[in-house]
Amino acid sequence: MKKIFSLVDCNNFYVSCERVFNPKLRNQPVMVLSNNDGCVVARSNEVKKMGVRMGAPVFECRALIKKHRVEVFSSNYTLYADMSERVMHTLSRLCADMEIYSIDEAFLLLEDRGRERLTAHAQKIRKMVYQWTGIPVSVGIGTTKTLAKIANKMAKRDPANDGVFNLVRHNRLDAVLSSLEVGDIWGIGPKHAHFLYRHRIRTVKELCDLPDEWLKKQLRLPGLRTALELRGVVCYPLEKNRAPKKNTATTRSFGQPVTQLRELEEAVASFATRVAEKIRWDGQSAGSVLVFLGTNRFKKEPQYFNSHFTKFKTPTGYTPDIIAQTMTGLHKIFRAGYNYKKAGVILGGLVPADRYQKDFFGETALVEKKRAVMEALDAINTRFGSDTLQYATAGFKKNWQMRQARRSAPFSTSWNQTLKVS
DNA sequence: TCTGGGGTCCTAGGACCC
DNA sequence: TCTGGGGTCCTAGGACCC
Repeated sequence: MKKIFSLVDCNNFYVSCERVFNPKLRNQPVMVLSNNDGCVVARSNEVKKMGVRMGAPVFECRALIKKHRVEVFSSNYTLYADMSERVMHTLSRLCADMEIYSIDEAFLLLEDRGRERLTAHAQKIRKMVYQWTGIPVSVGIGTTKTLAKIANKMAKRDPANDGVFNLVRHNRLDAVLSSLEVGDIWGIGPKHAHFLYRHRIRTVKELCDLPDEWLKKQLRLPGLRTALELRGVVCYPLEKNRAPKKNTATTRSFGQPVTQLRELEEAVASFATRVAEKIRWDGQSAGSVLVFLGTNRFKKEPQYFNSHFTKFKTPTGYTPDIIAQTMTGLHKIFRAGYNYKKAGVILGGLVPADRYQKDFFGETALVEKKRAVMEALDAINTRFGSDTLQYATAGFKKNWQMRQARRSAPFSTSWNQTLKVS
């Protein structure tokens, strides 16, 4: 039996998460901000209607926020990750062939039992997810991932669609593709959209009908694949088991500009600590580390950006080793006299922690010892809260820390903050 | 005053080798 | 005047995604 792609996408995900635990927010305009309370990263439908762009800087929307009494939240990733897990778990119960695509999206492979039954099945999925998690989702159905993505957009576009849109054997597929602009679909970003407009190619239908050679030459392989998928040729199969990550990063903008090396050391050491925790959590060790810093590119002041890359002799997940390398790198790239706004640590060359190459000098015993130390550290920080034990380099004052003025409580993940019902 | 963070893939070009 | 050719590996940069 033919397999059909569906894309389940949570509606305004971060906003919906906030609403689950604060029902007063329903039907109210709500927005969620990026780290550092800098940009708008999630908007309720009410806020979208006001014309607030995704990624808009908050200071540009101050007037609108005040005028419409928009409820504004700092992002609460612990909450969103937990809610995501619940949604994904629900979906996994409803369909075995599933690919978690992002924090708020999953592709499901459905059996083609006819157009009507597919639509009905999607409605069932939608209702179940809402019932079990409180998160509203939309479902798009198509013969490829790209078409399922488009269908999902259509599902959200018109409330009359009731959250589901099915492009399989749709009798006006061409009309749908003609109604969408090239820049609106998966795989065509701003650069390619602009290029296509310059060549008088405006709609998705026009893109779909371009010759393969032209597509390959102008938009390279990814562009050609997008067009093929629009014609129903599967180029992106379902990937049930996602490949392990190749890089993991912890990077931040600072709440206020940082000028002192000492403060940068603290910040970067704490990023290194965090990113090391992440890879250990994923069961990986790092082969290399990159540390970078930079000034505020929006300001008219002296600009500086630099990075430093080093390889480890043996892949490691040992925090002190990782901190030591980032400190060495930081000292090499630091220049006095700049207002630093951003820094980060990126671990690369990730390999499974249990399968590293033994080197010639019999360091295996040492590697094992380091691993045991990290296990104990992680256990304590998991049990008693992160940073119960932390490295002194990471500092305790943290003037550089990001702003998060409007963060909601971690309702679902912390017992002492669980919502009280009386 | 105030502008996020974390990823992937593809390609061109250089280094190096035979 | 003529000044190989092809393979592999690595990296940087650009494009895309949420």
